[in-house]
Amino acid sequence: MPSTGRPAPGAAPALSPVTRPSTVDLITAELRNAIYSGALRVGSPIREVEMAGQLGVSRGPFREAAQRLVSEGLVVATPGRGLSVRTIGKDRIRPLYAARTVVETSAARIAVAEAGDEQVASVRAAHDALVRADATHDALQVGAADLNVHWALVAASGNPWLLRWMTTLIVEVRIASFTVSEEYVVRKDAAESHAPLVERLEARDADGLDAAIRANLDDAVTRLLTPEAAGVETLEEPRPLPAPRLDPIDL
Amino acid sequence: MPSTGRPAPGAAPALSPVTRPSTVDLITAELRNAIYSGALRVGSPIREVEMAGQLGVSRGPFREAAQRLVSEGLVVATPGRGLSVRTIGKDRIRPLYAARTVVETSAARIAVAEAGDEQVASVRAAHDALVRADATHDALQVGAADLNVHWALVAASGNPWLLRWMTTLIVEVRIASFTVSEEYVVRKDAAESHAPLVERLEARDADGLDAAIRANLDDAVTRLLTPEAAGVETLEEPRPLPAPRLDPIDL
DNA sequence: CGCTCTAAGATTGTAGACAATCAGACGAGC
DNA sequence: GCTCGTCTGATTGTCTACAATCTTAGAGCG
Repeated sequence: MPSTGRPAPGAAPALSPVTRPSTVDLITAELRNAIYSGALRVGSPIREVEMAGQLGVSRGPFREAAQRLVSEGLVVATPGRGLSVRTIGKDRIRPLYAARTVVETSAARIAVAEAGDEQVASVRAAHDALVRADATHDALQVGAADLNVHWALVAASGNPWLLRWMTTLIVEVRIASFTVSEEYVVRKDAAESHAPLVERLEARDADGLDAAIRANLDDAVTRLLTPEAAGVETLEEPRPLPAPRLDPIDL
Repeated sequence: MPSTGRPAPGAAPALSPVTRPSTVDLITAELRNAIYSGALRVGSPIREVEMAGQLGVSRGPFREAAQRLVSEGLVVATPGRGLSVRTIGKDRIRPLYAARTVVETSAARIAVAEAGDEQVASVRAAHDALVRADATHDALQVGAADLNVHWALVAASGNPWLLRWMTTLIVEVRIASFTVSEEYVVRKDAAESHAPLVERLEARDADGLDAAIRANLDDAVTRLLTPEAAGVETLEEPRPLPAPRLDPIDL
């Protein structure tokens, strides 16, 4: 996963205004990561008194951060009953992946047409990381590196809107997999099955890349909806245990 | 514009949980509408003490609502300096419309394949409203009805993600037009130029609809970036004056 | 006149308090 | 044994106060 604190690429030639992240920024990132990693369980209530205490912040900025995630669709706010981590059940998998396919294939076409060598190289680097993660046989690490390849591909489009949507989609995909299964499942041959994505980008083959992305995402849908029919070897791991507590934020 | 309080379509056959909108929901909608309508000027600071007072709410929920809009990209939060309405300058028009094209053309293809008669009829109804708005020769009304046709088309896809993105994109498109121009400009023949969208949806002509959307959005980009080269008759209106104050929310 | 510094007022960010609401447990009645 | 009502504790939602920071205006100096 692109860490949520990913720095802006490149160094500005001139001095830039210094903006340090606000407390709300930090809490938002912490909560988003906790949801992504499974430390905050899908569907679980977010007890703001307890959790703000754990993070070492007061309830005000905690609530503000939570509202950001409500807008992102990662957290659900029910008046009078508080906050909970969203769930994305089986009935929403196809629309989720349809939307994801829209973003990724469109970004890929833009990237093929417009991405510079540096951006293409960052997709290759993300795939190299996936190769290394494959060697660990750790499903969560593989899954994260896998998603990072997809993210880097969308980032290579240079379109801020597509990248913003993809950043949220990646967490939503995690939420979906944690919702529909007690196990976290990835392909055993993740690096190999993702190689066409990088190769076709490098070859500037838009149609080939489009088809490779669709095949990859169709396969993911099948694995999520009908695991027994997926027909590939997989790595499985029990869904991560929720963290007993979140750590205080270093303000 | 689809009003921000648009009810969920259809009636659930079973009893649904009753959820009344929270204060934060209401403030969010109010601010979003104020930005959309120009009552809150692009780039202007959002003075939370003053504005919460105007809306008749306290600063806490006001700040929470603002954070939702920060996540939507409509409001910018700068630590220590507070909130401001976003601007989208000329350099962002092409990426914005590229993203909008992605959403609309993809949603259109899904709608052609999957939309029921009722959804297609709602796009026709939105176009009928555009015909009526055309007769007013009021640029803002025409523009709103125009955007509503596009929104209805994406809604016809039935994909919640695409619709969520489109709902924000519509406000962002407004922000962009208010940023780059002192005037609000729409085509004089808006209804006529949008007719192909409805007709091709009704005819289930995916390629034709895709091409019509692209032509329509390309034209909008040209009108935004190089108004003198647009080559069509337009309606212009001075950008709406910011409202001196927002009205209290009826809680 | 222009620039710098300081002070005052405005605003933001957060903490804590209080009222309203929700959830769960227990007891009474059928 | 089951259902309903009541009570208590937990939690949410909002408000207010205070500290920190920012902005602006005015005064002084070169």
